[in-house]
Amino acid sequence: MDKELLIQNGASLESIKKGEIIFERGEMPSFYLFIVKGVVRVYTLSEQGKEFTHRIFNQNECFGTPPLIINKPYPSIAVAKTDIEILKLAKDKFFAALQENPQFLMQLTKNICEIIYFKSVMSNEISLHDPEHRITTLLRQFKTTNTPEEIYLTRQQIANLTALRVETVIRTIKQMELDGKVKILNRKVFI
Amino acid sequence: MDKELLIQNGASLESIKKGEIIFERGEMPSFYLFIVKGVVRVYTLSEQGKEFTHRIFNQNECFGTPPLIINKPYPSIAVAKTDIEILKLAKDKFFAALQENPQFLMQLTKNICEIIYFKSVMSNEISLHDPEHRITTLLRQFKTTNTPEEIYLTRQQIANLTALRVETVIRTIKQMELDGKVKILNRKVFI
DNA sequence: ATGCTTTTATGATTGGAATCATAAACCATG
DNA sequence: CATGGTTTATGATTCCAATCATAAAAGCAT
Repeated sequence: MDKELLIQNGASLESIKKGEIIFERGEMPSFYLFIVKGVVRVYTLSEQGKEFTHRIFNQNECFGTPPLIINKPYPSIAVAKTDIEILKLAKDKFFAALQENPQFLMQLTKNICEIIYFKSVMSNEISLHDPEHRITTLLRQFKTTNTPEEIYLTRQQIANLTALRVETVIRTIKQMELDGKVKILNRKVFI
Repeated sequence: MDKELLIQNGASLESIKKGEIIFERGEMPSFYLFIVKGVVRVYTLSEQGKEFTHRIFNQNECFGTPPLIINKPYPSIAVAKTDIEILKLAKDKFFAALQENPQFLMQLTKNICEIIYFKSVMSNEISLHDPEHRITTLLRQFKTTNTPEEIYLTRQQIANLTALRVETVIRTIKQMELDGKVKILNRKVFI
C-alpha cells in the first residue's frame, strides 16, 4: 500500500494534469492506481451529459481497484481534479505483490471496505430520502472522513454526489440556513 | 472461504427461519457470516417504511463483511428470505484466519469487489436513468450472475432494488412488453 | 481595473414518478 | 374448492424535483 513497497514492486510514478482522463468507462483495467498527490474523481455520465460522482479520492488512496481484481471493464470514468501524481503498477506485478505481501492485501481490502461502506450509506440516501436528508448525510460523511480543507464542496459537486440538480441543492441549502441547520460563510457550507 | 476451512477455524453452523433478522442497522458486527444454504436480503428502511434492497445474497456468499472489517456499525438490515443455514465465525477468529490464510483473504476480497461492482452499476442507474433503463440493467445483471431458477424477481423486489415504486415497475414492464422488449410468461419477466 | 469563467441565486413551468384507491388474478394451504 | 394472503393491474390525482431562463456575485487571469 505505501509508496516504497509499490516502487519496490515495479510501480512507476506518473504526473497527470488537472482535467485529464485517467481511465474511461468500458476500458479493461491493466494497472493498479495509487494517488501520491492530488485529487481524483470517479463518475459516470448519462446520455444527456448529466454526471453522477461515485467518489472523490484523495492522496494515499487507490482507485479503480475492484474492476482490476475481478477483471471487468471500468463501469465509470476517472479524471484528475487537480494536477496529480500517481503510482501505476502493472496488473501482473500487482497480483504478484499481493501474493507475496499479505499486509498489502489486507490494507487494500480495508480500503475497498471503506468505499463500499460509503456507497452503501449514499445509495440508501439517494434511494429513500429527500434532498435535505441526502445533503446532510453527505456533508456529515465528508466532515468525518476528510480534513477541514478538503471538506469544501461546491453546490454542483454536492449535486453530483447526491444525484440532485444544482438548483435543488442551492435552494435546499438556503432553506437549511434559514432553519438554522447549517451555517454559510463565504459561500462555504458548515454543518 | 469454503465451509471446511471455516469450520476448521472454529465457525459454528446455525439454522435460521425464513423472515428472521440476522443483523440490525446500528449493531456492531461481531461475526463473519457465510451462507451455506438459502437466500439473504440486505436492505434499508426509510422512516415511512419504504425499503431499499442493497443486495440479495445466495449460498456460498458471505454478507455484512465490510462493516466487520472496518469496525463500523451495520448500515443496513439482513433478513433470511428463505430458511437458511449460515456459518458464523467470531470476529477474533476471523481475523486470525485471515492472517494465517492468504487464500481466504484473496477470495474474500474478490467477493467484496463483486459487491462493489454491482453497487456501482446500480447506483449509476438509480442516479442517472429512467425506470425502463434501471429495470433493464437490473434484469440483465441478474441474468448473468444468477442461475435461471434464481432469476425470478417479483415486481416488488425489482422495485426495491431499483428504488422505484411497485406500480411504476408494473406499468414500465407492461409497456416494455408492448414494445417487444421483454416477454412475460406466467407472471415472470424474461429479457 | 477589465474582461472571462465559475459559482450562486431565483422565479416560472413542466413532467413524470409517487401516492391513493380499488380490484382482479394468482397461489398456497387446510 | 373454499379461503386468505400475495402479487399484479389500473385509473385518478398530487407533488416535488427537474427543467428552463436569466442574472447577480465572486473568483481569476491579464
